[in-house]
Amino acid sequence: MARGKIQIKKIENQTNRQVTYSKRRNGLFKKANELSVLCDAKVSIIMISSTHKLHEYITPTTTTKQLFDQYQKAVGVDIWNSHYEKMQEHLKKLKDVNRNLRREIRQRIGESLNDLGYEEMVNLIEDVDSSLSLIRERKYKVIGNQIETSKKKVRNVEEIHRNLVLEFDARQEDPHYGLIENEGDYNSILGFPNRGQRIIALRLPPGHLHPDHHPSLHSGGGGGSDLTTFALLD
Amino acid sequence: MARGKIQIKKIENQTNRQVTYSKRRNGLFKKANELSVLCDAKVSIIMISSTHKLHEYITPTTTTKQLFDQYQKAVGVDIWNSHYEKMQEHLKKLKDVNRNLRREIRQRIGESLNDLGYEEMVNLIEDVDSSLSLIRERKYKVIGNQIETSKKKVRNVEEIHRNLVLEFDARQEDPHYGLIENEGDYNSILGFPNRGQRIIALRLPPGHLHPDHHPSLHSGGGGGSDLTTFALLD
DNA sequence: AACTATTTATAAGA
DNA sequence: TTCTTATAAATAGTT
Repeated sequence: MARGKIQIKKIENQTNRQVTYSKRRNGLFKKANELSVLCDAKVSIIMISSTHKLHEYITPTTTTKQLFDQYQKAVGVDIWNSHYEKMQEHLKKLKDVNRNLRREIRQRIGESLNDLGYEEMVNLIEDVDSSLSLIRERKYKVIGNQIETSKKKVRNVEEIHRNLVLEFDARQEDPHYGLIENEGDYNSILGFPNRGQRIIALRLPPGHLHPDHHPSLHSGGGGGSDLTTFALLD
Repeated sequence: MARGKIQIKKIENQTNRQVTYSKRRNGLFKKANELSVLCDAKVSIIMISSTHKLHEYITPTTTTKQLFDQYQKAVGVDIWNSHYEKMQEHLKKLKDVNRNLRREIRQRIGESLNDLGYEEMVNLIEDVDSSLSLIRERKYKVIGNQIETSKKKVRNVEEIHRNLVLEFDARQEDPHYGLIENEGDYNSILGFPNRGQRIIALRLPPGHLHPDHHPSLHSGGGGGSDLTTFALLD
């Protein structure tokens, strides 16, 4: 365009090409900016040179990302689809699995039985029934464990009680029996660190400590209420 | 740039702006293309006019997507991220739902009961138990329906049988009774189209047609085996 | 959409 | 790279 016309074809001279790239890039960006301002348009230019350098122009009032989002909306999603394909597949699979799980549950809770044949229904009943047995078994095991634990606690408390009675008797015979340094601290004798809670527990009337007694397992209260009765132990 | 210099500021005249946009857009795209060819560069231009029309130029040897991928790599900003984000969120939610569903099923079939408290277990048992009742109820209903259907079929067959007997008796008295054109075609008398299957069914010994008898509903065979016994009816 | 006077861009040289 | 400048190209205003 100056000092002689040129053919529009690749400039073979590397340096020359580089220079022209630089000059024309500036020209292009300038024009783009003018267009932006004059016509109130949004323009994004991205260029990568033959030496793989990247340059971009973007209308000052927007961002490349914004503009590209708009481009995407206008042109359609197909362009990025390849990016999403795997994800979409995964999504679809998950949805399928989900639907099946839901169906299974629905059938197990007695809904959506219409699409079940008689045989399938019989199988489902067998299935749910055996599941119920399993859970019941489990419940009994849990109850058993809780009773076991409670019994242990009771035995422990009884042991403590017995020791205290012995201690008390011994004291009545010899008021100085067993008293080394910590007068009156029965807990230390029993190997327990001294904590108020334990003393209170020891003052419970004997009836509460009977081996056959254990807290109601069916009590609807908050978790662990049966354990607080035996705060003495871990 | 011709017939007078202009200020680079928004053209207020709507028509004028539109015209300038069109002219300069062409100019920009032409320059971009020249740059592409001369310098062996890749160029992408996206523009959105003030009237929200979109135009783009892309170097012929590439695609907008390719160029944007390169841009993304170079700039480090993941333009696609925002698009993935929603999907990923969705995916995560689905996975969560899925996990919960699986857990529910596992508990309902008696697995994974360790993380259930006693109360929860009692509730689960109640739940599964009532579900089981529901399904059983449903089963009985289905059985009832099947019995009902079977009875109807039996009654139908008995009716046919009775008619045949009457027919037979009438024939014995008057060999030409009821015979119009189709000699020996009892089915047509009964209003049935003539199909071999029906005749075979009629030949079953009376015992098989007794009202109290119905096919075993607990037979383990393929579906509908109880129906084939009564192929006579729909 | 065409024209054209004028401005702007830029190729080649420094 | 930047500056210079002759010249090509773009385009504002007009038709």
